[in-house]
Amino acid sequence: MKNISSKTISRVLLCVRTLESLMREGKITISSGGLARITGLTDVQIRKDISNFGKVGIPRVGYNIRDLKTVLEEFILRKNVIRVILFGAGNLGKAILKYAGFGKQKLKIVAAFDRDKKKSEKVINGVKVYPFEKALFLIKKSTADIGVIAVPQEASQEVADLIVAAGIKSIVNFAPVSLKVPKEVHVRNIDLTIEFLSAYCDASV
Amino acid sequence: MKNISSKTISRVLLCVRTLESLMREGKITISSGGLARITGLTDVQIRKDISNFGKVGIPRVGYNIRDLKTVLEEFILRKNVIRVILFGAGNLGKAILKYAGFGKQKLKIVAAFDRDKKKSEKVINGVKVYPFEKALFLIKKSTADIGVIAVPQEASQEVADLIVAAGIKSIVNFAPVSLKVPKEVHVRNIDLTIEFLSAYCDASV
DNA sequence: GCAATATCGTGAAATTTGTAACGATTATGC
DNA sequence: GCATAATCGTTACAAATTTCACGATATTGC
Repeated sequence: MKNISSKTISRVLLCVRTLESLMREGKITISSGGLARITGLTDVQIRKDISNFGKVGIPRVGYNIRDLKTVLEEFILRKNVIRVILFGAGNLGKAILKYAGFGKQKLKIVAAFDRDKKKSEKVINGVKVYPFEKALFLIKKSTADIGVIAVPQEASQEVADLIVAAGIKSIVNFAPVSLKVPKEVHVRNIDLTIEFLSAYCDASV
Repeated sequence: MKNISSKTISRVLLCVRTLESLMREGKITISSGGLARITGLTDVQIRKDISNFGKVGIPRVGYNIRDLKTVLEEFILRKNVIRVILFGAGNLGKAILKYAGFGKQKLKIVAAFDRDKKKSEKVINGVKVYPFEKALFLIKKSTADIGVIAVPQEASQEVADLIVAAGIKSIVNFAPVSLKVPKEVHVRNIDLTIEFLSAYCDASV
């Protein structure tokens, strides 16, 4: 199989989300142009992205929504369930725990950790929050796919080291810090300040 | 001035964040290579990004941290304070309101709105939460730069319409929905599900 | 003061990403 | 059944982005 670029992956995931929504509306088929209008992508881009995964479309008709969703998900997400470990049960951590999309879908938060004893030992939205000290032991057993860092920045590198030590290869980092990790570990940074400022700058160009 | 690309803007903002951190450490100068090692970017990329804004560096020395930060901020963020309006004071909204980076820095949340009467009329982290009905009136007066959507997806389009009606040109949208807005309005989408899945997919390629 | 060296700034080459054009294919209407 | 129209998949092209290579310049050590 070809190398799928990170940009293609984001676009395809956006299409999958849109396909799910169309299914809920009871639609059966959709054209690349229709998907383009909803998502804001272009029709050519959508067809090209999809062509990475085979020939699923029917000329003059478009794509069968259910089939397309299946094909895209099978190629991109090779697991049925992606297991997430969360560090930090403060405001952001809670927001992630309660986020509507999770649970129902592909992502499953298998455990959360917090240094604050008052926050740990609770259960939030069906997920148990453990004290920080138990983290390494528990996550080694749990074989998680993604580690999420939602702790204050002072603690972020320490948590990253712990995630790396547990053998997890994928990190989502909300702390405004450039983490040091081995190069085989992939970090996706979401710094809200940068996101907000980017949004403002992009608009004013 | 040249057109600064969205990618350049993100990288420059990352550099600004790093420069602030270096200033706190008491450092005076930094080379492009040094910044590269911290941020994960390449040295050439950093020099090229900076070259958009003039010649600030000193050969054999590097950049004066304070000067570089000033230059980058002046060119990218032309306002001293960027005013943010927040919709939704649920978990995510609260996380944004209490996020450490805000307030101290360039971003100022000037008002928040929530449909739930129990949440509105409170003050969170110095920001008053108003009932939803007052939104259009208040935000037209307030001349905000960015509108943030942190409401459930059912309400997201309605909120987007309201932000557009208030004349705000820049939206950050956390709802997993493709918003319909006029083309002069810029939307930055942060769908946590897509971000998490992307992180997983990127790592497994 | 001069050679050696680190670092910047930048034009050119290489790579990646996106766009346009168009033949191939399938449903529709007559 | 055949012309028409809509849509896919793909190849060739264009634009954007990144990387490379190297001249210019400032500091350091002798």
